[in-house]
Amino acid sequence: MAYSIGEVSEMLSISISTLRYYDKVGLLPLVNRTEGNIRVFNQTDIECLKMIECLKTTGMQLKDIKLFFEWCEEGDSTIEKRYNLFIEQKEKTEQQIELLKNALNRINYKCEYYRMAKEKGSIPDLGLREELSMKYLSNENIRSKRV
Amino acid sequence: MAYSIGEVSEMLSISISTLRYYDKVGLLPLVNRTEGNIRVFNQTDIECLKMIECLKTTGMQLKDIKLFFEWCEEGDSTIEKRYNLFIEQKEKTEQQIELLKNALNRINYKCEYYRMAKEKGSIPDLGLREELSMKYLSNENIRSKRV
DNA sequence: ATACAATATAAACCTAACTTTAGGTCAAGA
DNA sequence: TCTTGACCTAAAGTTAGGTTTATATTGTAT
Repeated sequence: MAYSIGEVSEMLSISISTLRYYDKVGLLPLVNRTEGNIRVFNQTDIECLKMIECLKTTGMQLKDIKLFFEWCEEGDSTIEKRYNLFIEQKEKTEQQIELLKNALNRINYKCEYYRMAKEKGSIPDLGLREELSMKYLSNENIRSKRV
Repeated sequence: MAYSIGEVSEMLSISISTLRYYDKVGLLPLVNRTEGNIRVFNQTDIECLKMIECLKTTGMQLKDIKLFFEWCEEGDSTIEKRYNLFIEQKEKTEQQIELLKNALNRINYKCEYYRMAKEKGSIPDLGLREELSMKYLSNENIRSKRV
C-alpha cells in the first residue's frame, strides 16, 4: 500500500508539517518519491512512524530515535547497543509510570477535597499550606471538622 | 521551619536557578525575604513546590499552575473552577498512564526481540518493516523460525 | 577586619520540537 | 486549457522552561 503525506497525517494524527520535519531531520530515510518529487509512504514508513510515536511517548528525544534507526541499518554489530537502549528505556518508562501514579494519587485527593468543598460551599480556613498538603483529608482532622 | 534557597534546592532536587525562575514568574508569591533581601522559604512554600512538581509531572504548564494558585487566593468563589481543573487533570493523567503502558508493551516486546537476537548473534533477515512491527515475535512466525 | 561562600538581579542565551511563511510545483477534474 | 487543491522547499519564527553570565550584595568563619 502507498499513501500520500496527507493520508498518513490523517491516519496517524501527525501534522503534515511534522511529517516533513521528521523527514528533514532524517527520521524517515526510506520514504520514496514520485518522479514529480512527491513523497510516497509505504507500510515500512508507517511502522517507523509508529515506533517514533511510541518512543516519543516514553520521553526519548528525536536525535536518539534517529540513532536507533541508524543502528538498525548498520546490522548485527549493533544488536547489543539496541538491546541496551530498550532495556534502559523500559526502566525509564516504568519509573515514569510510577511518578504518574503518585501524581494521580495527589490529584485524586484534591478531587475529593474540592468535591467536599463544593458541597459545603467553602474551603475550611486552614490556610494555603493545609490546602496544598495531603494532610487535611487523610487523618482525624477531617472527622473533627465534619461534626 | 525556615530554609535557604540552597537547602530547598537540595531537599527537592530543584536547581537554584529554577527556584528563582519560579519565583520570578509568580509561582511562589508567598516567599519571605530577610532584611538583606535573601529568600526565606517556609513549609507553605515547600508544599507549593511539591504541588508544582506533581502537576508538572502530569504535563500541566506552569502558566496553568500559576492560575490555580491565583484561584486559591481568590477564595471560595473559585472552588468549582478548581474542582473542574483537577477532574480534567485526573482524566488526562489516566490517559497518559494508558499511553505509557502501551508504549511499555512495545518496548518489552523489543527487549525480548533483541535478547533473542543477541543469543543468536543476528537479526532474522525480514527487513526493517518486520523488525519495527510487533508481528515477528507474537505469532507462528517465531515458531517456524525457531525450528 | 577580611575573605569567601551563598545569595541577589537583569538580561541574554539555549534547546527541542515544531509551525509558519513565502514562493513555487504537481496532478486531476470540468 | 484552466483551475484548484495537494504537494514541495528553505528559512524564519515560536514556545516552554529553563540556564548562563555579569555584576553586586550578604552573611559567616577565622
